[in-house]
Amino acid sequence: MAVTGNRRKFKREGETARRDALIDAALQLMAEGGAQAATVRAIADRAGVTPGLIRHYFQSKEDLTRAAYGTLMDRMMAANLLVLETSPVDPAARLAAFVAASLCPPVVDAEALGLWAAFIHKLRIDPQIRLAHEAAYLAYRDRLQLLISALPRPADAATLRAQAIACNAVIDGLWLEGSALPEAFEAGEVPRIGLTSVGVILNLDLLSHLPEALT
Amino acid sequence: MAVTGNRRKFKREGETARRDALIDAALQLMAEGGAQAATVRAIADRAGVTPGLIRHYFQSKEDLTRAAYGTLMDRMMAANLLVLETSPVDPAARLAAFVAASLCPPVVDAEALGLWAAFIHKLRIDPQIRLAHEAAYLAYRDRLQLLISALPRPADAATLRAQAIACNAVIDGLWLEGSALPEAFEAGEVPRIGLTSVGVILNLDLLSHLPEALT
DNA sequence: CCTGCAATTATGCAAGCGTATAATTAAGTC
DNA sequence: GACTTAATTATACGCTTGCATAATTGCAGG
Repeated sequence: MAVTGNRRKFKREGETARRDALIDAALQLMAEGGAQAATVRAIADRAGVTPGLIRHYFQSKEDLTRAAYGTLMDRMMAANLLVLETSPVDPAARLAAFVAASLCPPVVDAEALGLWAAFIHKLRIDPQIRLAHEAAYLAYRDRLQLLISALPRPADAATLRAQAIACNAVIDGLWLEGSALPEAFEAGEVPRIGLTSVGVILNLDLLSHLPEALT
Repeated sequence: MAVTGNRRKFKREGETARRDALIDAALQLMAEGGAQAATVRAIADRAGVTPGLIRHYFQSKEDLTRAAYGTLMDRMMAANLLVLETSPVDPAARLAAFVAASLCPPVVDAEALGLWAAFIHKLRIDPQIRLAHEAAYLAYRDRLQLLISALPRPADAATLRAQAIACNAVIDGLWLEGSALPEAFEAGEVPRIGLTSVGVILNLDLLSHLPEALT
């Protein structure tokens, strides 16, 4: 009867549950304090396990980081799809809902921006992360282009592409600035300007489809 | 006659020269490998001095980081002013030159994006850095608004502000995407779409003022 | 020439990092 | 209930980090 009772009690979880918990913890920490805050010990602590377990489920910390980025992209994609599911059938209204959703919380959010920025410099270095980023970006742009092409008006492929890129840029830029400097804008100003700009680019009135939440 | 000849030779430099060299080194390293790459030892090494000297000129590493961010902002501001100095007098052409310059190298550049991203998460934490960022952002937007208001057409204050925000967003978004994924765009496509979009937002033709460098 | 001072280097330390490996223990199987 | 196996913890190692402090040395003024 050795008095080694100070050894930590634990419960066995499934592999996917533990992996998800670790990825979640890593993303939380990165969002809060940047990449440097997501240390092996901090991640394990937040996930409620001991550091060694990370190496049991991931080959290295870098491996965990990659997995976390993939999960982040998947979530953003899923959020986009969700908005479209619950949106109306009128093409212009659908587009307006999509744009507005991209320019309001929780998408526009300082933590989300911090999380995104924490991965940016890895893009140039890690090919896998770069591929994931490119795929996510193009997926978003393609979705936007699809919504645009559904509008009741003629459009050739070249201008369609250019318009999708332009609309995407406005949305990205507003997302960036709205997330980084929320107090530099009035309430509802960011989505309103976004809808107006996209509308002007597409020669179309989107403000009338503005969700009722914005005065 | 101790054989301590392996002690490093050095030259005394002025305070400003050494501070600049250290800041330069820090910015280079952050651009290349993110904030984590800019360690005290790496910075000193690149600046051609020993680590201890950093603490002689800066109270802490964080102090150096703050100074580096300030320098970065100053440089970007100076680059913007330079473009305007050598640009024509016609308001539309001036605006076009300004927009195009913001959407071509060396402004659009993966390293610049990495450097910028490295500071982003510090915005939420460090009030000084946050103030510097806000000042730089508003300075850029104000400059843009000034260029817009110089156009020969009527404009009230509210729409002027909204248009400046929108144009700024397009530029920021294109800068972001063009820097992160250069190969996702054709040659000259980013500045071309930028000029087109800003033109549409302002109801004005900017493409005709396109610098001759772009076909 | 030399003398003093500050700029610079050299050295060391405590803390935190990622990782490797061994010891434990929860939980399914017969 | 003994046995096995994989999940989990515990411990330790080597390395790097930022920082403090002491030892040097280039350089200017007498």
